[in-house]
Amino acid sequence: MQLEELKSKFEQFLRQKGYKVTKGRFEIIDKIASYGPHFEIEELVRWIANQDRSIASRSTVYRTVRLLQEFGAIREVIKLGNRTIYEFVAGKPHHEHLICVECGKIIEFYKEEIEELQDKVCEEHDFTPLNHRLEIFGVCSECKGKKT
Amino acid sequence: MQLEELKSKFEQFLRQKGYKVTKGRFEIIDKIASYGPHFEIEELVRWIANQDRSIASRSTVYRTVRLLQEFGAIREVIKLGNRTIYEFVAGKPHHEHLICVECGKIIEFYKEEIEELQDKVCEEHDFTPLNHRLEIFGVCSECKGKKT
DNA sequence: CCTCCTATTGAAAATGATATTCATTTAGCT
DNA sequence: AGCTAAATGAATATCATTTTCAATAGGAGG
Repeated sequence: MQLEELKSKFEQFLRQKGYKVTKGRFEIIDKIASYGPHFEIEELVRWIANQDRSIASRSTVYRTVRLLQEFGAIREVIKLGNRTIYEFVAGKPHHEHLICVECGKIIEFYKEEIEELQDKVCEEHDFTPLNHRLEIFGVCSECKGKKT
Repeated sequence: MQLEELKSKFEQFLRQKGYKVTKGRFEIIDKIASYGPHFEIEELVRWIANQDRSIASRSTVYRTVRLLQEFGAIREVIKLGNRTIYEFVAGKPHHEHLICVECGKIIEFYKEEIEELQDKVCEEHDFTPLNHRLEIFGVCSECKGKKT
């Protein structure tokens, strides 16, 4: 199972960094994995609390999400207003997002040519890219239908 | 002068929306225009206060920036942590941003082909794009030099 | 020019996400 | 088992942004 592999890689990461391998951290990973690909921390905290009050405090969830970002298993997808939506990457390949402003649905896509053009732009500016984010806001097919 | 034109368009906008044409709003536009293309609101508030204590309160600056966003003269460029960087668009054509993670410099670029590919992706997903944002984080040429 | 109504303003307080503090607990080494 | 540093939980702090509310000022009609 992919999740187990991720967890064992995360364990290696923790040891290598001199961090401790705690039960709580792995419980949070399980919860995130079963929650779904996209989440907000506050939402996640509430969801975890509803399911099992003994898992982790709000602070620990925040701290663990930061740790998982450092590890690379979680990425920030969008910031809208004061909301931050994260995604559980878990080795998923790089991709960009279409975001429906009506229903909030997030559609993932990947376009090799866009990536190449970005590299070209960076070269032209003698800029060394580390990471990037392309977000397209609009209306998804379902919501278009609804708007009679 | 372009700025005067913008202000007169903004005045039209205000009247059309039934908003009031106040001195404060135009003073804020002047300040933003002379501040530079990219700014954070808190930074701007401090800067305005330093220059002329009588211009506008923090609340009014926030409110006016929102109004100018609605009008289209200001756009949100990036959200990093809890910071939001805006840009004074003022009729400037659409473009994307390279952001240096070392010095914070923002470089603007435009690549027609990337825009076209985005439209293509949207079509493929039957998604109607409203707006988009491409941010590339990395190290600019100057900062690369410094890192001996 | 005056009056009235409503939008705007300023200051302070509220909000909401996230970070931090600090005392207590626990992982992991010896 | 015992020690030490890191992790945890709860409460508190922080910081940008929004809201509230009382005072003020546009601007339409007279």
